[in-house]
Amino acid sequence: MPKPPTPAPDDATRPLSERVLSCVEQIPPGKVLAYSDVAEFVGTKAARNVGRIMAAEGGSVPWHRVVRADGSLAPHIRAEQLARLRAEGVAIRGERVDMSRARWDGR
DNA sequence: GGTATGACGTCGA
DNA sequence: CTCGACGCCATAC
Repeated sequence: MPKPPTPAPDDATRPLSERVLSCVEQIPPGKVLAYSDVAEFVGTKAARNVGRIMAAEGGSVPWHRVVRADGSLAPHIRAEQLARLRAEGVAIRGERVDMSRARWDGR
């Protein structure tokens, strides 16, 4: 996945948290993004930090549409998240999301 | 200024 | 394919 030198980091002055939340809000139903994807979309490389932000303020956005790069889910939320994703018709394989099909390209 | 932390990622066993 | 160790990097203290 290419990374434009000047992607769409909105305002680099704005806290990463706001950019991350905005990005997650835009994920269409039935699709998902990896933490690392969100990170790039907002112009950072800290996938871990994305998760941290979600833990803090993710309650107001479709957090269930953000999964790990390999399609697995974070332990604490995996049950609820899995249920919601299924309900939206996201491609699931076993206990993981089928990234090759459900991954949002940012269209 | 440095240290600890985590809804992550990747590679090797 | 699964599991563990190590690396990353923005935040909070």
